[in-house]
Amino acid sequence: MTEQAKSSPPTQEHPYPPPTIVPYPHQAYNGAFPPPGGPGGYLPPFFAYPHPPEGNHPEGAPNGVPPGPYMIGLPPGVVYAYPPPQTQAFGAPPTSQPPPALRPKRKQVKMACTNCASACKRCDENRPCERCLKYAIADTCVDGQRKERKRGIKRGPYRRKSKSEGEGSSYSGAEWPNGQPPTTAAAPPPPPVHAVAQYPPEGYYPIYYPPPPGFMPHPHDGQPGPDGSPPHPNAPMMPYYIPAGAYPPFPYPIYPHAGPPPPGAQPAPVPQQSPPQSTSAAVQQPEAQPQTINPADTARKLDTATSATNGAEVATGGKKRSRANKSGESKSKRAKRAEKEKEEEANGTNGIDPAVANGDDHDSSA
DNA sequence: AATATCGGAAAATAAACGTC
DNA sequence: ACGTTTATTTTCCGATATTC
Repeated sequence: MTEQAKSSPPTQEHPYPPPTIVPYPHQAYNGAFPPPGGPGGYLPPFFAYPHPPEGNHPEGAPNGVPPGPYMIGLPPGVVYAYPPPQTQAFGAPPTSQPPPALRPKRKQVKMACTNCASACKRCDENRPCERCLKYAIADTCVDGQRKERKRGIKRGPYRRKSKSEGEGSSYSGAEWPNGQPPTTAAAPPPPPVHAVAQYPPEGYYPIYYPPPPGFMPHPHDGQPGPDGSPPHPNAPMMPYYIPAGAYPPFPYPIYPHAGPPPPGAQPAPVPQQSPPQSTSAAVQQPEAQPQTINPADTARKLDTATSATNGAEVATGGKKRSRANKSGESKSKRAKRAEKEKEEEANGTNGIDPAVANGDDHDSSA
């Protein structure tokens, strides 16, 4: 199966196939933007939410009526809408399709050599590692040093997992601020985001509008529309495309004057001074980097080849990278700085209390 | 087209916590 | 003491920018 993954096209691949796009069967919706409700009319909130009111039954509505779909608005460059995860979509009837086979866990070496680490590339246990050998930088292939873990950090009481609690349903502490579960003890797991896989044309972002009041049920519910139109079990929500840049950083709600859905749209120009998404080149001014010649740089030449042979077992679907925040301190800079700090610390020259220093190395690009 | 860069998810690690 | 939970740290995939 890994084989399969390997043989499939590496780039632009999405773990989920795009759905058939079908417009609302009921109400002759012509794709106009904004949607029914008009300017100043219906402006939905711009976040994921359950379909009210009957949709609040993660386990499915008691009377057998399937709950409504989840919808999610996609902030530019942040999220893709995915079809429901393998188990089942929030109250949806069990699918006949077998769940996608589990991916093999990515295996990592315990310690990457400094060259690989700085290049963010796969390393191996040997020293010199394969990559360094390949790039003829074996002499600099040494283990890095693992940072000592912070101590003395208090934590809240732990949440024991009950046996019945499946893996999927366990929250990670990261999802709970302060490690506290949301309110009730029997708090339900977060509802799966049941959105539609959608591939926006380059430069556009899909926004999914929930149906305006009186526009229910959603075709996704598999029920006839209010006008008697046939149910459409697979109909996705209607996406609206917002040109990149027609968009302030990330306000709510979305702006009604954003462009119409572009038939075969062209990449949108990104005007505007929106700081977060600025294109790198401008931001990335060299700013007199110490021009040290890093052996790892030499090594990078073959990286693509390397990753082609090595990687591929994990397809983290749909990851989009924006170079936007390169403006701040980049990862490599951070790494360099950290290294320098370490050095200084070793020399006792840094004068910064490590306890303080680590307090927020949280990059924050400042 | 080839190569370089690096964001960010996944994995690994280890400290804090809980139980016996 | 030992097992579990979870925060922190590291690895490295793969998307995107840059260079040739």
